[in-house]
Amino acid sequence: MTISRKEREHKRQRNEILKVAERLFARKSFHKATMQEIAKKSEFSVGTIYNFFKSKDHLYMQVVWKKAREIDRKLRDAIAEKDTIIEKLDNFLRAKAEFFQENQEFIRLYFMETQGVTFSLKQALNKKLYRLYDEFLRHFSEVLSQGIKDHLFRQIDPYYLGLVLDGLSNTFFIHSIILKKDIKLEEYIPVIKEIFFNGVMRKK
Amino acid sequence: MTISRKEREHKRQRNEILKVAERLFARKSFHKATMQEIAKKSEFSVGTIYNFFKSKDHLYMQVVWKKAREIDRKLRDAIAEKDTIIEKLDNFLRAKAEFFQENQEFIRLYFMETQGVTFSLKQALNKKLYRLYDEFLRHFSEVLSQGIKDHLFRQIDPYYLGLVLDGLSNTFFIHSIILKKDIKLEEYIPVIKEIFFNGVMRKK
Amino acid sequence: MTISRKEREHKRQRNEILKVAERLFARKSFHKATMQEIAKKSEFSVGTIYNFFKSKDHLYMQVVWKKAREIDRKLRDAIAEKDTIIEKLDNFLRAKAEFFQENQEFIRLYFMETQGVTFSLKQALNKKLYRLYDEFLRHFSEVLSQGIKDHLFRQIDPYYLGLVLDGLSNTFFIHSIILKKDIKLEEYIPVIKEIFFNGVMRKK
Amino acid sequence: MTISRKEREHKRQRNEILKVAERLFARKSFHKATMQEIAKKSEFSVGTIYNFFKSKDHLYMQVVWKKAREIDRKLRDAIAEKDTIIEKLDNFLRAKAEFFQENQEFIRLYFMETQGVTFSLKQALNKKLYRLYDEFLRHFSEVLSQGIKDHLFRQIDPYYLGLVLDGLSNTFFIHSIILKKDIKLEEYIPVIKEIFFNGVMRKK
DNA sequence: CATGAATGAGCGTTCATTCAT
DNA sequence: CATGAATGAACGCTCATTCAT
Repeated sequence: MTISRKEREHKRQRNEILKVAERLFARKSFHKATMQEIAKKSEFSVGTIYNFFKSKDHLYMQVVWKKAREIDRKLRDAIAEKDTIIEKLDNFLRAKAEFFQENQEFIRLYFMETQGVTFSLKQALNKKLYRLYDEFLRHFSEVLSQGIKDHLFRQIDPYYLGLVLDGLSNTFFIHSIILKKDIKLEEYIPVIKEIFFNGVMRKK
Repeated sequence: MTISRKEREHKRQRNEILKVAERLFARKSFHKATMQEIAKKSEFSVGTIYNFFKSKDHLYMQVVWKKAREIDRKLRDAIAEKDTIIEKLDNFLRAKAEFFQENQEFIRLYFMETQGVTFSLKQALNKKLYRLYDEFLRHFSEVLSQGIKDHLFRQIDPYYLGLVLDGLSNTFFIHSIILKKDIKLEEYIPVIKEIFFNGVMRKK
Repeated sequence: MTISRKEREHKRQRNEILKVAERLFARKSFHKATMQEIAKKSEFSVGTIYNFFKSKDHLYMQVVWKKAREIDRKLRDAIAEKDTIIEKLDNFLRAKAEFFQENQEFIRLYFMETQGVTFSLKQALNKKLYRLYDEFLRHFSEVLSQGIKDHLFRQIDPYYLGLVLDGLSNTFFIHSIILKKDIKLEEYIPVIKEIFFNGVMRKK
Repeated sequence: MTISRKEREHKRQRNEILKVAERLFARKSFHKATMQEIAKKSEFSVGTIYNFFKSKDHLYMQVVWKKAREIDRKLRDAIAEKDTIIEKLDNFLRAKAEFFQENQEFIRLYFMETQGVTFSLKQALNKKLYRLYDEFLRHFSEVLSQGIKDHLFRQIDPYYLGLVLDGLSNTFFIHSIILKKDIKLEEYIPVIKEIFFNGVMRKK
């Protein structure tokens, strides 16, 4: 129990550092954020941060990894929460838009500023991230398979279906973020859904 | 004529530097690539590089700007080359796949751990690049408008049609690059087209 | 108390750096003295020096400022120490000669190829230093005013009296330093005093 | 004759470079003025400047040396021009004030900015300059000796008389320049003369 | 364990000087 | 001789990391 309290405290501190680091990386980019500043802003000493994370690169990785698991969790929950395919997809889009909306700074960091982390570490992170993403897509495709079985969707590799819906939504949401506008859910989601479901061809 | 020879030589050298810088930035990231190394690898002195580009940042920007204009040119040409909408879109996808294929290192630099971010959108933080991309999309949407007028496509904002096709193709191509596979044109392009044109819904 | 020890240590180190910097600036000139060399000679790392002084320019300024306050203090004390005007001026000249004697390297740095430039005037480009010098002259002129009130001196702007005595002594002391001779107090001071008090005209 | 024309042309160009260099050194300090800029402003190529002066240090030396000879000439002429001692001294002060007035930028350079020239070169320059100055003082002291012989001045080493008058005038003129005021001849010269001639003591 | 002063490798950049044309 | 592009040594400075306290 004492250990458990210690552990809880340890985790709390670790998260505090990650939170500050995320904000600083996002605002100033990986290279312009210094360990000194992260230390000062998080009210720990540099040495203490090095007890939690063995290098600046590792700290960065953990920031990204934490966010990646967060969105993974959110999207899986969004899908699980609903019963019908259509509702699941709706909820997926809503949850994703919400995450992008709330994490604009991070998204910008993640998509734009990964320059500067040691290459091999980045690859390791990528592999891990890629595996997480791939697993999500596999999970997603199982859900979508059901749509095929139900004769809702046409015979298309369900992995691709997931990739497409994810890619389409990224396209619109990131477009928003770059324009520094709020994500207009009510405008984008119907377009995404319409195109995803019906394509662009005119039905004869 | 003498001036012209000088100018040509100047341009050749500038391109040589850009080529080396692109490779090093892509392989080692912006911050880990040093001016000294770029100088050594391009067989110029540091001072000479500073005669061509006034800072490391400017060199980086020029690397990106050159690539951006290159793909912009390629895609516009691909669209112009053909007569019918369908052929234009086919050609657009082919040209884009080709560019991604030939510039995997460069693409990886920008999309590293990102799935499906529009190439030029990523650059858009830089206004100049964003303008280029936006202009391309506007040009693209004019072409696509024709498809709407011709009753080929349904009534959808043609700017969105462009965004969607661009985003969809990015999704697949980058997915390939991250998997370090060759882009399987014959596999991806039909899927992209099918989904783009017909959506995923089963026709009743 | 602990803080006090820390602070004392801090001050000691700061002074050590200033001492080394002064010597190197004087011997090699500002631009030829490098931070690396100052670091090596003072047995600190470059980084540590930058913890004490935020740039090479600031370090230089502090070197000069320290010396300026030192001579200001010495001269004021020399004046305060004695009671009569004549003794005050005597003591002023003695203290100044002493300072120039002990700081030949430093003085040479500033007066190198200049004859007779008022020490503090030279610094005056820097407003802070000029203010210090001006305040000293004002203080000096108050003392000298007394000599006028006492009918010891003629009616001459006492600020000018101070300027003149300072300038005259600089002229002789720097002349010595440039000749790399010791300042011959016993030879110069009587001349300075005689000329200052009586001028050069023969009394009729 | 052809050689002579060539030589004249050569001298003219050399002076042109010296003029530009003087201005730039004075305005930007020795280290901030670049050979490139001196070349551009003087409308010669860098290479050509190196044909005239073998290094930046040498160019600087020549700038100073030229000015030194100029004031030496002016002061000697000012003294020679008049017949009586008093008029000679008057004229000396007037000429010197004029030179300081017209060369404020240079004076500032010379008295403040000699930091940065290679030490040994500076010493060589100093020796040469010192010799010039010493010779001037010897010449001056011969003139002043006459004043002693004529029972105008008291028995004071005439070399010191020269040193004092020069030092006194420097003190006032440089004080003006640092205050960035015009030299107030009508105010300063009477003070200098009065103090020089009569000292500060009240005659009983 | 926590601290944060100290470290110093390594960066971007400048500019006096050279030398092929 | 004149030119000015090319050179590269050397600088000031930063900041991730270490380690004595």
